Amino acid sequence: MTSLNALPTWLLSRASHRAHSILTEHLSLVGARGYEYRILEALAGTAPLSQVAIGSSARLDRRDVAVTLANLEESGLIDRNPDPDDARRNVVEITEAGQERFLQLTSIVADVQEEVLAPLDDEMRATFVSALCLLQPRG
Amino acid sequence: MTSLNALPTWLLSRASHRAHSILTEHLSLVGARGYEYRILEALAGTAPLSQVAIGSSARLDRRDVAVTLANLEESGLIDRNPDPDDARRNVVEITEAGQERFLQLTSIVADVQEEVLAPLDDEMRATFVSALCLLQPRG
DNA sequence: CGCATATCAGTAGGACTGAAATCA
DNA sequence: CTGATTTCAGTCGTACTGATATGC
Repeated sequence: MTSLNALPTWLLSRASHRAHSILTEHLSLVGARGYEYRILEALAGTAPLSQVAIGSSARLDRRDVAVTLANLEESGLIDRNPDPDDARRNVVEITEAGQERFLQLTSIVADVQEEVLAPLDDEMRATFVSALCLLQPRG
Repeated sequence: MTSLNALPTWLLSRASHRAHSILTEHLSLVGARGYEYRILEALAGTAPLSQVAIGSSARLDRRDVAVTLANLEESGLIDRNPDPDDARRNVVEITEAGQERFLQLTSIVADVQEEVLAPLDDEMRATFVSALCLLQPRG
């Protein structure tokens, strides 16, 4: 037992790491990764987006968007075509297979939420999530 | 606004990243890094430790302990000598300069706690920290 | 020209794995 | 031989920086 355990930033880092481990473990069972889920989530149920718009929605760096989209395209989960109105952009669209993949991952992610928060009762979960919202970056 | 913001694991990851950014920013102002603080914290105010013991106390991988200690030794913040009772081990000890460095970093880390938790009032901080304790890995 | 978009290559820090040498 | 300790080299995820080519 060290005084590290008295540091909120340390406890926060550890709790986040535990949650991330649980999440990536479950996602890896179906060969998915976090970036992929976030991009599919950004594309599902909306009009096609440019890569910059995807990055904004999924909070991903545009370079990471480009790399991840290449993988998703190869897997047939998204379609990517030049924007006829602006040749600099790509128009990115989720495919039917991508929609199914997104539903699968959504179910997994929901289960993970439950597993991560299992140690907390309902009241504590509510307060905890409220606190997290107050601790988000950029306001 | 995406539904990512409804996921506790996502909010947790973002909050942790914000805290980590604030911490590393402040530490980097004096040329320090997280691993160094954690190792100095493990060594301050205790008897000399082996590297395995440091890793256990600071929750660091043995290999990362070895690399970080090499840097700390070069900076004169720790002393490292073979254990006369067990030639496999090193006996690691914090130096006078290391103690001063630790006090400096401790002050910085304390300020960071305040900055990170600034959006929460006292009651919410208490509940938040309690929740984090329940969400730590391995029980 | 300035600005936006997409892509390539690389870096940083934290956590981790394999393999090896040393020695109890 | 088994097991513990230290060390080297490298991987993985997330997030980020620099530089470049292209087109508005």
